[in-house]
Amino acid sequence: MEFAAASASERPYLPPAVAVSTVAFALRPPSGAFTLIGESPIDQMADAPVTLWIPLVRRTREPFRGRWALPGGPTRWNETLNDTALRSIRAAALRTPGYLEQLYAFGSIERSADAQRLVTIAYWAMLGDDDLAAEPLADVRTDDHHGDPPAPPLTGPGAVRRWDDPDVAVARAIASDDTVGPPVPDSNDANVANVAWCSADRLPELAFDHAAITDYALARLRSKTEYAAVAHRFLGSVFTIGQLRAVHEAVLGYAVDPANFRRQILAQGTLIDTGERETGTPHRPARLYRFSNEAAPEFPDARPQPRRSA
Amino acid sequence: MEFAAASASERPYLPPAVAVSTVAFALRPPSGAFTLIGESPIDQMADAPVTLWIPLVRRTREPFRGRWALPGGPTRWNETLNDTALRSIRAAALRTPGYLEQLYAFGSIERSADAQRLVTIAYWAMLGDDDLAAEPLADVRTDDHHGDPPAPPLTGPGAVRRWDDPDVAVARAIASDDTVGPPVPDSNDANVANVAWCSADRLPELAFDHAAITDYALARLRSKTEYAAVAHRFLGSVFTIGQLRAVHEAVLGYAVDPANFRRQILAQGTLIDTGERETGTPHRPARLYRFSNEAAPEFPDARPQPRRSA
DNA sequence: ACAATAGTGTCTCTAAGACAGTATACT
DNA sequence: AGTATACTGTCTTAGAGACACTATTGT
Repeated sequence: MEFAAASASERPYLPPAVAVSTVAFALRPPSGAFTLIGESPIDQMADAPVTLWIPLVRRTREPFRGRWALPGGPTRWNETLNDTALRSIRAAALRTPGYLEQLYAFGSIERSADAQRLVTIAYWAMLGDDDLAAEPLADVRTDDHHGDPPAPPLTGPGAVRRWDDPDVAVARAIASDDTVGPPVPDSNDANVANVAWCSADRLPELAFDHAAITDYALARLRSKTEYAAVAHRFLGSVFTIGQLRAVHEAVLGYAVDPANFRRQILAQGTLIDTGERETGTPHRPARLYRFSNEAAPEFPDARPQPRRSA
Repeated sequence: MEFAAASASERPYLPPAVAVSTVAFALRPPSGAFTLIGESPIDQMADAPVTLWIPLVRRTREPFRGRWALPGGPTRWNETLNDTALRSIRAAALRTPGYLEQLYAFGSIERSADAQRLVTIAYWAMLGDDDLAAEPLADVRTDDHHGDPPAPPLTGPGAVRRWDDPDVAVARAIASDDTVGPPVPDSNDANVANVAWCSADRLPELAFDHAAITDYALARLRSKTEYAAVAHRFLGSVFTIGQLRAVHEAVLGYAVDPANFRRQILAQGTLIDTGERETGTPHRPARLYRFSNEAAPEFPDARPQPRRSA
């Protein structure tokens, strides 16, 4: 909007702003986080069922001011899109996700009410249990002092070098689709929490088309073909098959047979038996497994071999 | 680059330019089109095997000048991303694709050699046999005179209203990742064909990272889970099961059993028997089918019902 | 002993693939 | 008659799901 005025004749189209919106799933809100049930914010943490939670950010600027929105914001000039998504999630959740994947690029003209055109790249991410248990990133301004951050899986993520704005503090997390431009100082309600965790089933009314983005992210997460390889990222580095099954059930929304699940998950050969067992359970202790980084032996799209029975 | 100079202090990041690249698949080049085999352009049309073809555009500007590239270009201010993809394909292929789907958004910083940051949204499309047989769109400057264009399937495509530049002529088709800015007049080699159709197996060296984009598009097309529902778009409105099988074989790259293919494709219930038959074949004439727009009765991601044996 | 989950064995049914066999057009 | 493809039937096998059963912990 506030580019040095370029008349329509010499510049028939303004370049659209590029922003990122993120849907960061976790199996539970981080301890101490502000949670939101339905429309009314409640700070209850107990009896959380096994469902998916996502962090939301309250908008502090005019289009949809006060509404909840997905974390996000405009891309910086020296950031990849992945970097922007990572930074947005860190600012909102104060944690680094263990998995990040691009969803879709939304570029309809109707999305921007104003003259400023907006193209939004949506991402979805997974925050694992050990991600959530890690030290909150509060008051972090640079990336360096976080000794050995788990390398995000996609393209070069270490490129987040230096943050010039204190936008990682909770009260300043950016809601996506924020207008591009110099950051204006937030209003004086800075002590009101503007990040809340919400169950993915019972979201409040979101700003922009963020409800559609969330639905799309959920559908993608549930599309069984892919998530079997990443579901373990909701858990720590070692886990039992029962825990892994609970993840699948939470994502799918229904119960699966323990015996068949065990067979199938072991048949893909991606789990490694650590030899150790659970302790302190009120029942038979389960084996602990680790996920293998090895590529699956069978290439999924390989041509089926003729069977040529003997 | 040529924005009215904004110092880094008052504008810490320039908004990246948004462009679109398209991979438009067809089973054969349109009749009379310029074709390219390997590195050397040959105008041969005969004995084209059943493979996938895509249109390429020769770059006329400096980064990678003279190289072949995917059709595309920057988004206009009043265009959706789909519109841009559609317009780019029309300009290169002079036909309207029957299917269009977004692939991925590429936004690495390394992609732009220059100071101008570039975010590219990749699309893939399918040009059906009747699309190719339609009148070429040559010399079209507006959209109106094309009486009843087949409504593209995704979000509102009729929004392509008026084209201000004569960029739909063959010699002026825009290669993607072209620098944003006022269009400079093309050099005087305007009579050299700068659109060529190429077999997807034997592409020349492409500009930018377009080879990776093409690979990704091919992988997506082949990912069996999805393409069964759209493969028929390579054909006309009525077709035989043998033709449909040939499409599947071309996409998959290997032969499938005719008997089993017939059973499986009929079992999904999406084909409607027109009651008519092929004529003039040197063998038994096949039934003609039409594709049903109905949603498949079984929702693919539906929860498996417990079998509850009687 | 009881509760609760881990883990094994096995049956059934479906769907994919291999392939033989029949049908119907044109030359 | 010969050939080429359309179409039908049937056998085999791998995998998914249902479910009974054993194993091992804590209370």
